[in-house]
Amino acid sequence: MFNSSILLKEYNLKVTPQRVAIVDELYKNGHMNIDELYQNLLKKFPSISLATIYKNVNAMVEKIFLNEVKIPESKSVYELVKEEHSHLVCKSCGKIEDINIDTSILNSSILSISNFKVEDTKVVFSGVCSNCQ
Amino acid sequence: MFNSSILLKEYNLKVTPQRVAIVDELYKNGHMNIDELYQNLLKKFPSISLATIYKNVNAMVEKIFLNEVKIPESKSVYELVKEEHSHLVCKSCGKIEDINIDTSILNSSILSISNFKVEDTKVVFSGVCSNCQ
DNA sequence: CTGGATGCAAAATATTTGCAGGGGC
DNA sequence: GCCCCTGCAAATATTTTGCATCCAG
Repeated sequence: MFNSSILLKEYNLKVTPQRVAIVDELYKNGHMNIDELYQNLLKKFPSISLATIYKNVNAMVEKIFLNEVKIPESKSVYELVKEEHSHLVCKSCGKIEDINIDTSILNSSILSISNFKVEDTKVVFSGVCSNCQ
Repeated sequence: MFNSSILLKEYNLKVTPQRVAIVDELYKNGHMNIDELYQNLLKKFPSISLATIYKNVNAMVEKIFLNEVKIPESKSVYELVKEEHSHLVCKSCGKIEDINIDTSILNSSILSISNFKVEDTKVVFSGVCSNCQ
């Protein structure tokens, strides 16, 4: 079972209702941008401030507990950190899906060209999802 | 030989000294963010406006003649459009390099999982460049 | 000559910060 | 009770827009 309070504690963040709601929203929706988070939290906390969203999201990103995903031609979205994975972005409906593929096969191609030491690999595929086809 | 005026004409953009300079800077430096472009152009055009940079970069991106590259934990950079390629970002010195690797080998992995139709693939590797190692 | 480009200023957006009060632990 | 968190307001940063003038074609 997913428990956002425990998660927050593990990362040394005080458990507040606003933080729990942020984590729960992200758990439920997978990926959200700042404004989607704000709009959704407004329903539960009519007086929540955008500054609170920013402060918390930034704090969680710093604790490496949220991950920012930069989307081509669109706003960044945030997700809970899980195993490394890639993203599929549908150009038609905008939906973002996670996909687990092995990107390390690319590393050998890099080594054959450059002496660069790869630490992280971010892959975003844009195209058309099955629903929209 | 590289000729920025011809390039601009091909994309139906009037050839102005500011535009030529933007294209020349990007050709020379490979990747630049908005502020680097502005600072460099100020040397040639002390009264150039940031608005001019934005208007032109946006126009060139729309004509698909510049490409915006979103860099993890950093600002977007722009580059002249060339064959599809990936990017290496050095976490130490910040340098960004192009690298030509075949990313289509990933597509078969996607097909085996999802029915998503891939149209574009953006890959950014972060790590340590050979100089910084 | 004409329409689009430039530079400036202002507006619109996006993000961060300071601070007083409130609440988690 | 202490200190961090919240919400508000203000400050900053980023990007866009309107407009008068200028210049490429």
